[in-house]
Amino acid sequence: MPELPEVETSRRGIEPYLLNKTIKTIEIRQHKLRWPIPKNLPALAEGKKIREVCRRAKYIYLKLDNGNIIIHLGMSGSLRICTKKTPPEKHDHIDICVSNNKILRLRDPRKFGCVLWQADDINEHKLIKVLGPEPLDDIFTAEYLHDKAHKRQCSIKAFIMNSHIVVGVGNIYASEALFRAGINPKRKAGNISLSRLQKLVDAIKLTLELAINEGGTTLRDFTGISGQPGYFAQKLLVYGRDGKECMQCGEAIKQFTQQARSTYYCSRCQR
DNA sequence: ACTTCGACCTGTTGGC
DNA sequence: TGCCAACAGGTCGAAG
Repeated sequence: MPELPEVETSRRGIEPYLLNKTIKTIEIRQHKLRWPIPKNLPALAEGKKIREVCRRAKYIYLKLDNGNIIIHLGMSGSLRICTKKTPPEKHDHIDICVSNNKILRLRDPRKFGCVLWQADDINEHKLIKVLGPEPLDDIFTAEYLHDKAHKRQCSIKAFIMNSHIVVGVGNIYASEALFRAGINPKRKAGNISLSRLQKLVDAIKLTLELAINEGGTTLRDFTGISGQPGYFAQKLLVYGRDGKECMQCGEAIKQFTQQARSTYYCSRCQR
């Protein structure tokens, strides 16, 4: 479900309710997510104060004095802030209850998400330390991408969706950014000039920033923490628009399958 | 070192 | 209306 803008929307939504609050209890109803929720998570985190609510890639983490609670939403995960009055539903797997009687509740029907613990420095976690740069960070540049893409045979779409290269670019925004940059998603990553990669870097940053400002993209079920949809879906240029007119040239948008994911593009505008 | 592909799950959608 | 296949916003880890 969520790409970087949706995760950032969730993070901003929960932050005001959690910052500087103390974790009172953690209720785990379903341990079996992508990785099991650690049995000792309540023992580690109860009584501790939430110092920061952060995001790295598509991970949200709550920074405590003794470590971090790491949350990933997978494909279908979502976070809500609620109270005891709202009974948990079928796929509400964990409640983190804090000192203002609010509850951070994770729902994840497909269970591709996870809730993990990392003591001390978050960057030492094995899932975090292998990640590439944040796309909105200044160190994510055309020169960086050009260097990494050298002699790479994979498609440019697979390349920008690879979290070792750059994080946060999922299936929607990969298609969107490649359209904005005028690059054919099938093109080999190692076969693109520095100046065209500059356009791509600019397009990735712009696309993600615009989507964050719209509260993310709601295609079917993404909502912010109080249930409101994201409005970026109305501004998608190619994703989900196969057969419809390209907004730039009028040609029909095409759809095909790449790495088992749907790609959308304009064969006239993207070379 | 790089690339591809299966696996993990449930819910929704579209065709017959 | 019902059934079933195909598909959905992620990404690790094994295999080639």
